[in-house]
Amino acid sequence: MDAALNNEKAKPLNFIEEIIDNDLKQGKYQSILTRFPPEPNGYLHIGHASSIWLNFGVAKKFGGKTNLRFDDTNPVTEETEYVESIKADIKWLGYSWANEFYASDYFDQLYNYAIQLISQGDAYVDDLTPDEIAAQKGTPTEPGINSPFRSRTIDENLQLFEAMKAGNFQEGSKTLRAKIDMASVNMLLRDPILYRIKFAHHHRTGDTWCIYPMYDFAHGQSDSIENITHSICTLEFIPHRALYDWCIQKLNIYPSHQYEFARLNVSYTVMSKRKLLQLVNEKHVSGWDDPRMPTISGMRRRGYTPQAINEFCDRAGIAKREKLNDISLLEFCVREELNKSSFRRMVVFDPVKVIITNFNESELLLEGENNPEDETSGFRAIPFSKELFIEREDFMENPPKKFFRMAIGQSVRLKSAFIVTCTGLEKDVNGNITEIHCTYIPESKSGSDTSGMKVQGTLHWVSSKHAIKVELREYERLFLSENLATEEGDFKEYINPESLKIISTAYAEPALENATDAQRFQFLRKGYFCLDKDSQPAHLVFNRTVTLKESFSKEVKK
RNA sequence: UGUCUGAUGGUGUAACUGGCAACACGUCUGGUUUUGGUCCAGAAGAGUCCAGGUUCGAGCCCUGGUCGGACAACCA
Repeated sequence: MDAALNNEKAKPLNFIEEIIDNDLKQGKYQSILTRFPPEPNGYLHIGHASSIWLNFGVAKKFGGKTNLRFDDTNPVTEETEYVESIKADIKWLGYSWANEFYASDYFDQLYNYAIQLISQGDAYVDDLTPDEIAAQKGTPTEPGINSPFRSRTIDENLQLFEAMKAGNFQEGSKTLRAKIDMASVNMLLRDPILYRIKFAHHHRTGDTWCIYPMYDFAHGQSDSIENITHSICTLEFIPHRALYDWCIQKLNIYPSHQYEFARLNVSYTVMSKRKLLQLVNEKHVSGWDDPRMPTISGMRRRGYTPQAINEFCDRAGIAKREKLNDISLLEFCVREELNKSSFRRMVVFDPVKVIITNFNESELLLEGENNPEDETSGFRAIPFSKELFIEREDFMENPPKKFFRMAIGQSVRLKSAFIVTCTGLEKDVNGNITEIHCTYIPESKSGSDTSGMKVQGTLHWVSSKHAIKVELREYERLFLSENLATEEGDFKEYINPESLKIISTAYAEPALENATDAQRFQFLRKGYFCLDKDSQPAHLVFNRTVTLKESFSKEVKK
């Protein structure tokens, strides 16, 4: 951590940090306050992690604070379940907020702001229907036209707005609109709707209100009420900034400022909450926390660590241009961490029997280091016996040139055990290999090898009678297209049909029996795995977080 | 025919604010290795969207284009 901080000092500031740095140096602020403003209508994903990393990270870096504020102005899509998951995810990522607020905390204040605007002649109640408003809005190249209700008197507007609040009108029959400019080149300034009628139960305010403020009438004011200094959001809000500033200026309240950065995208996946919800609802995945999902909860279940995710956000960086981050950077970040921290274990995915013909003891207990990258990690016992399993793909009858694995007449090292020489094999009537015969070199025992032999390959293995059966779930990318944004048609057409491969019975060394879900493992030569929540004491299930880097398969493809 | 916004190796970020384009991922070589992992050493790969201009000097400034994205939800 300290090293990371030192690195950060040397690192150039991103453009947001530069703005803040300047504001602080010029004395514009004594300290800064940011906010992370999720809408509780879905689960957080890796894109949110980037925003969290930025908002919380930048505040911490400059000695400021960050509020968590739920943007809950639309009761029909928002739920408490989402509030809870969002809070859990932020905490899990390692951040803590100075205050927990809700836009709905400010409904009274916002209502008063609306009254103020009406009183100033800056807002009016409109009777137009949604269709009519849309029709009069104009287009980006054509100006809109004024509503016939635009010139109502202040008193009439005040009365009508109060009646709206009292529930005297039907949903959709009236709105409160800002009186700005129907000819503005910025569509958002063409008398935007400030309040609409919704007879919906709100997750926090219940049925107290039947009118709810729109985003544009809630966000900037909420920032202002909290004295947020730097309100950081994504690029699509750039046109909203004019309205954000207009509200603050007309209301003459604390001037928070909005800054925009490009949202994070990752190749081979989707990031929109709408699409993720669709994947969940249509059962393309098992839920929001399906390990293939780019959600924080999905990644957590898959075995990603908060450190790896934050590291990824840090390396991906922040800019104003739209971008597509390579998923291989994310994978690099997990491997980097897991390589240093995870215990090594041996698991045979697709077994073939190996008989050590010259081993006649019942068993031998060997020692294997838990993690060669960490000297303090200790050792675990590994039983060795006459009958072993190795990976079927680690043996070839007619091996090609650079096959450093088992083949007749060839010697290989069994990891943490002995060097063995393959002497022959047996097949069934169909020609399938049923048994491989080897002799072992007793003097070649790991750690005390006096054999003087040199071998090219080392294999993982497991003693058949000691092995425990486990279920493995191997995940591939959820989509076949690198960039879904540029694809034609329904994004679901690009779902990878083989994104989940289940190996219902794999054979693991007994040390894995007491695995806990807090642990991460490297299954030797296979990848990083973690215990899944579907595990039962007698039926352990492991999720593959990511494979190891593999250069041999590339070699084969040549 | 609009407004806003952006454009630097395959990808993502830099470039001390005008001084011969750097870092990371990825790719490829070679070495070490009881994981074809890690680690170590090295290489290839952009001349900065285009055309002009200012300047001794431009990725950074100016002008004009080109291309991409956003903008017409009672969503956020």
